[in-house]
Amino acid sequence: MPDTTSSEARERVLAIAEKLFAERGYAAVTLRDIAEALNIRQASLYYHVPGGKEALFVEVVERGMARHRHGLETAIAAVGDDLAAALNAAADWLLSQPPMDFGRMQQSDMPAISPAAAHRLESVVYDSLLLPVQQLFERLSAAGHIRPVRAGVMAGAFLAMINAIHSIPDRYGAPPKREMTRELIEVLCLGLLPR
Amino acid sequence: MPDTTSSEARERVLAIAEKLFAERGYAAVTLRDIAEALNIRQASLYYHVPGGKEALFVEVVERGMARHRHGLETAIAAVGDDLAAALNAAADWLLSQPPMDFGRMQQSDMPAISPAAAHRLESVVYDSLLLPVQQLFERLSAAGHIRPVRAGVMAGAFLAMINAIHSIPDRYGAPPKREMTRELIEVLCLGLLPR
DNA sequence: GTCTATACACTGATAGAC
DNA sequence: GTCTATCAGTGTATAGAC
Repeated sequence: MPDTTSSEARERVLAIAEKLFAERGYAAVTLRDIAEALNIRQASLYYHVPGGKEALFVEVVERGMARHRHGLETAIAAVGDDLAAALNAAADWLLSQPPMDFGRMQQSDMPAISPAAAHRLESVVYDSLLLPVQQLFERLSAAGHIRPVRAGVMAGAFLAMINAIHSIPDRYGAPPKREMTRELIEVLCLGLLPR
Repeated sequence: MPDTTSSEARERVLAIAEKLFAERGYAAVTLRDIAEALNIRQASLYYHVPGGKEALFVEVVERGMARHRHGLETAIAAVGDDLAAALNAAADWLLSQPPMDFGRMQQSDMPAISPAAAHRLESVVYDSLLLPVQQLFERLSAAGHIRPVRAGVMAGAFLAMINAIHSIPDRYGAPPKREMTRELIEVLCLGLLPR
């Protein structure tokens, strides 16, 4: 089998790398961190990912974004023209995945990788995360179900809010994150009612 | 004068360091980056900041947070019990400052510094950024001007939204950020009206 | 597939000249 | 106040044994 074959061990590498990169960002995660989490040596990573750290980062972000795009689109499409239901479905999907902080990615991670890779990832992130939510707002706005608003701004704000909640460290006694998102989405939907 | 005297040159160091740390985060900024922006050599930084990189980071975050606390509290106190006015004043203040991404700080920067420093900064960030906004929601909620909501959640969501807008790269033709915040705040306030 | 060993660049930090 | 010089530690990456 060629290098890029998806073996069992390779999947573990990608999964751990995605988790660590998502949590701490590109610069703050070293290949030794990833290897340590896998209980192997740093050099061994190059068997699975010959391209090195940057290629690994690009691959896991692209994988994660493809997953998010599919997850968000199906979650939103599963419900009808009900904004609250769609946003809650989207939030539930996002909470089920490793937190992808696209704000930090644009501010911190992209400048740390090669411009070519950054440019590719930027559009992938936009298409996968922002677009599905933005199109939801556009659709409901055009149908008159919500007031006319800048759909891109609303989508970005929604994703930032959900990500903020997702990033809260789980503390004993803290309210469940799904309850927090429900409450926020309720406020948003009431604020977007026509008239 | 002792080492900690605030000389002219020292202020420049702190200002540049705050800007770079705020933009890219602790791990992604090197002392050589800061020195280069000041047109001096990396070793020269140690004259102004004998404590090194971590001490520099702690100091600029504490300075920035003290500024934010004062700025947010006065901005909010300047207007009365009008939620929209208070949030717009808070947003205008935040937009006038270098973006302080407290989500990234907690996720990425804090794990990269010593636990002792991280612990100190955590409470400073909470007291300076979240608390002033949270207390605004609590006050208006208790007065019956808005529906009862989790004030901490609303405050975190508000700050995350504003930060997301603040972090958008300035592109030609893009709508002004203040207009975006106005629109978002309007949605929030309508969604929080009693009944 | 994973290891050891190692090359090489970068980073934070110190010492001392000017 | 800033410089040069230098060091130890760390990070990515490669070569080759097993």
